[in-house]
Amino acid sequence: MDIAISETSDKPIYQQIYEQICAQIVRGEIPAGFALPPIRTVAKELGISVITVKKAWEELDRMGFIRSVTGKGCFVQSLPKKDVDRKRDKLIGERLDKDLAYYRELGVSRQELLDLIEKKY
Amino acid sequence: MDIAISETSDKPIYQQIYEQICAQIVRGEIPAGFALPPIRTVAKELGISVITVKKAWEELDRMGFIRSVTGKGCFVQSLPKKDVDRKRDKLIGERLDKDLAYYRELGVSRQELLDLIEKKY
Amino acid sequence: MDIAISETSDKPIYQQIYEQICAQIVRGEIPAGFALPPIRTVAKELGISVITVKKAWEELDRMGFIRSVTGKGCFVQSLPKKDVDRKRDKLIGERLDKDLAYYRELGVSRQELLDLIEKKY
Amino acid sequence: MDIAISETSDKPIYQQIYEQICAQIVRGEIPAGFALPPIRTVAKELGISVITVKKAWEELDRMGFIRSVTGKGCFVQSLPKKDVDRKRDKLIGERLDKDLAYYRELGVSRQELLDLIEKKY
DNA sequence: GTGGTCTAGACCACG
DNA sequence: GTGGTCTAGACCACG
Repeated sequence: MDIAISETSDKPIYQQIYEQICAQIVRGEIPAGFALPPIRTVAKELGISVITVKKAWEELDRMGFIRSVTGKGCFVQSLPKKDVDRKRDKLIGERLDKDLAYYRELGVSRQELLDLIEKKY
Repeated sequence: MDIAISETSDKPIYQQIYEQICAQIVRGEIPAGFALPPIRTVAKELGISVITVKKAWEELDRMGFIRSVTGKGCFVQSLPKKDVDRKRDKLIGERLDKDLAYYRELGVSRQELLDLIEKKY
Repeated sequence: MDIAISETSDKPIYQQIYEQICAQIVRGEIPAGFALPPIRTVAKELGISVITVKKAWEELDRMGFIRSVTGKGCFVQSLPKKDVDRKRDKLIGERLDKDLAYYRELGVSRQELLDLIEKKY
Repeated sequence: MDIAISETSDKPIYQQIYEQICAQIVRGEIPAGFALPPIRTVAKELGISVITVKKAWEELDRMGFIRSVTGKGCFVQSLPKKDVDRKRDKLIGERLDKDLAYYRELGVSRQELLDLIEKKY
C-alpha cells in the first residue's frame, strides 16, 4: 500500500491519500479483508497529523470502501466486483463530465481531443 | 462578454469568471483591444464583491490575456494569433496532463478512455 | 434555531446537534435559504469547540440538508418537499427497523407494543 | 444459549452478547439456576477476547440477572416471575422512551407511528 | 493497541 | 468575517 504526498499539489493532503488508496482498491491491488495500517503509523511515516490520515480513512469509509472495527483497525470491505466496478465507473464518469465541459468551453473539437489523447496516453 | 456564475459549483467565483473570459478570448469571441467593463460594474451586475472580480482580472493579467492601463481600464492584449494559440494549447495541455494522470491511476485503458469520449463528447 | 446539548447523553455532542437541526429542517421549522449561524458563534454559545460544531455541519452537508458557500456561511438547501419527505421517511424507517428488532428480541407482541405506544405517545 | 455476533453491527460486541442473553432470560428460555459457560469457553467459541465476554457478564450481573459464585461460575438468578417481568418492562419502557422522543422530534404523529408498526411488525 | 471524540489554536482561501 | 485544512495533544470505549 503506497502513499505519496505532494507538497506542491493544490489538493489537500487527506484527499491525496484518499484518492490513492481509492484507486488501489478500485484497481484490485488492495484485496478485500486487507487491514489498513493504523492511522498513527501512517501519520508517523508520512510526517503528518493523525487527524489528516483519519480524514482520509473517513472518506474511504463513507464511500463504502473500508470498515472500521473498534479496537482492531480498518479493513477493506469485500464488495462484489460489480459494486467496485460501479464505483469506479462513477468516479471516472463524474470526472470526465467536468473535463469535457472544460475542453468544450475552450473550443476543443472532439477529433482534436481524441488526437491529443492518442498522442499523450 | 457573457459571464454566468454558479452558486452551487465548487469552483471559486473568481476562477469561474477567469475561465469563462479566458475561453472567450481563446475562442476569438472577444477581440484584441476590447475594453473589459469596470470591475465595479461587473461586480454590481453579478451581485458579487469587487474583490472577486479584481482577482479574476489579475489572473487574466498574469496569463498575459489583458493589460491594465491606469485610469483607463483593462484591455484585451492584441496578440498574434500564433501566441493566442500557444496559450490555448498550454491551457489544454496542462489540464490534460492532470486528467490523464487521474485516469491512469484508476486503471482506465487508452481504448476505454477514447470510447468514453466518443460516446460523451 | 434551538440547540440543546445534554452532557449526560451517551450520544456524541456533534450528533446531538446534527439530529436536532436535521429534525427542525425535516419538520419545516427552518426554511430553505436560511443561513445557519457561523460555526464560531454556535461554538461560543454552546461552550464547545468549533470543530465539534463543524462536524455537525459536515454531517448536514453530507445528507444534503445544507450547503456551504465560502466566505458567506452555510445555508439550508431548497429541496423539493418530496425530497425532504423521502429523507424523513428514511430516517424514521431505519430507526424503526432497529427498534422493532429490539422489541421482537424481548418477546414484545405487536399488540403489547401498540398498547404501550397508545399509552405513552 | 445461543449467541450470534455481528461484525458489521455498530453495537459493541459485549453489548450484543449482553442483550441476547438478557432477552433469553426475560423470555424464559434460560431457566433460573442455569450455569453460564465459563467466559474462556465462550470467548474461544466466538473467537473474541475474554475481556469482552467478561464485560457482558458484568453487565448481566449489574442488572441482577446473574450472580457470580467464586470458584464455581456464574448462575442465572432465581427471581420470582414478577421480578423478571418488572425488569423486562423496565428494559422495554426505557427504550421506548428514547424511541418516542426521537419520533416526536421528527414530527411523527401517533397515528403515523401506529400505522408504520402495524405494517412492519 | 485500536479508532472515536473533543479541545485549543494556527494559517489559508475566498470574498 | 466566513468556512477549510492542519497540527499537537488529551481522554475514552472497546478489546
